Amino acid sequence: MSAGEQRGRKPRADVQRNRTALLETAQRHFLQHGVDTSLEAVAKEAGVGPGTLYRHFPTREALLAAVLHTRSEELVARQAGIDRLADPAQALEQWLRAMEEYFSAFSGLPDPLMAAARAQEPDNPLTIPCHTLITATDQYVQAAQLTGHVRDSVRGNDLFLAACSVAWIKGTGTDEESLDRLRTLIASGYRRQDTQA
Amino acid sequence: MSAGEQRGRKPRADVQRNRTALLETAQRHFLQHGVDTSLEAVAKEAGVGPGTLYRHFPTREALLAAVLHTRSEELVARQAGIDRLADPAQALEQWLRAMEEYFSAFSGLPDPLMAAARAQEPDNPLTIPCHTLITATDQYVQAAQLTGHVRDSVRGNDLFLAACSVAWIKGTGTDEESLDRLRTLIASGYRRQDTQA
DNA sequence: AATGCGTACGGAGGCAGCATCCGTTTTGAT
DNA sequence: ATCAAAACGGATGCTGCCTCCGTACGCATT
Repeated sequence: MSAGEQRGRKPRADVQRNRTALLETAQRHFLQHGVDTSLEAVAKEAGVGPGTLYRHFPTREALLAAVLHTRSEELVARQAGIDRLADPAQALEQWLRAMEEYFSAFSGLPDPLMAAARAQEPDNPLTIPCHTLITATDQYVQAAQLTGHVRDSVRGNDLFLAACSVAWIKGTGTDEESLDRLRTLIASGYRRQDTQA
Repeated sequence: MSAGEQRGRKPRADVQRNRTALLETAQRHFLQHGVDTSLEAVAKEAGVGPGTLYRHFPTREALLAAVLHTRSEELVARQAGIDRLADPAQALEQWLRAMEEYFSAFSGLPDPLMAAARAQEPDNPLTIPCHTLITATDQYVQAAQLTGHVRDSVRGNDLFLAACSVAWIKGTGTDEESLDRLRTLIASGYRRQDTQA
């Protein structure tokens, strides 16, 4: 429509078809078996050969990033709701929760995510989303610091790491109660003198 | 000496020899390549066949637990020094640091460790050490609570998880500065109203 | 020294997953 | 209907896991 971008030839139909089939199947497998699931199995169930899978997504990270793209949109949607909150402290809290759920979408996801977060070269397709999230977190932190609810020493990156940690622990199968206690501990860490214990 | 335990035959010499050779080689490989290192490579470098390795250590966890046994002794040694500290808060802090270093001895170690910690059946050889550590942590926590330095809501298990998290993050290659900021965040979380920010 | 027995060895082999390469098929354009 | 580009997909080679079993070793006995 806006930017007519069809130079030369019209793209083949099977390309898009295979791509979406792969993405759907991959998401199912990631959900059921974690990020280390067999890519061969994904290809087979999607009804394509291994070669096709690797042509579309050269690495496991590329496939993961593509699948995660869908989830990112949900996160952005939640972000809109969070931004409407009046209390910045509450906004930060909900944002951390949203990130945590995003991180623990698939078991084993935090590992490649952290690998991408520390990477310098942008060859890892997960790197950009990570930096976006850190920046976003920092915004919420700064807003909450202005109202005095959060210690000044806290940075967005710190809470990004914390959320990632909790997601990782969640992925190891820890019970929900221990998890919630850990969240509380972290909250006590970034909130300004909250004597709730 | 004390309990003369040599029923029937004297144990063969090569058994002990191979065992120690395997342990030494395994520790080197774990250090260099993390817990997911190739066991075949370990066996080859130790000068034994794969069969011998698996007879001595039926699973990767068993080998890991055996290698970790050496490190456990270092931890116990540090514990003696920590117990001599007058300030329980300081003791707790140092204990957490010691645990964290123990957990991050090999890259990737926190994962099997957490898997063992949540396991019910004691068929996992890492399970017992884990429960020991949680109990020990709880002791330090309670001592520090008596002097009022630590929030009453905190449990040993919470800080065990926290230490494990930090160790995991360390293993992902995060820089030392971010790591230290995270430690501070957690410390602010368990300490009683420490307004250091 | 020589023999015998039980234990431990170790490598061959079957399996699964990764990643690639290339002959073949599909698809859109003419 | 024909063509050429583009995409397909499976055969292939590789690495690592783990097991099984014929063989060799080491300790005890004579």
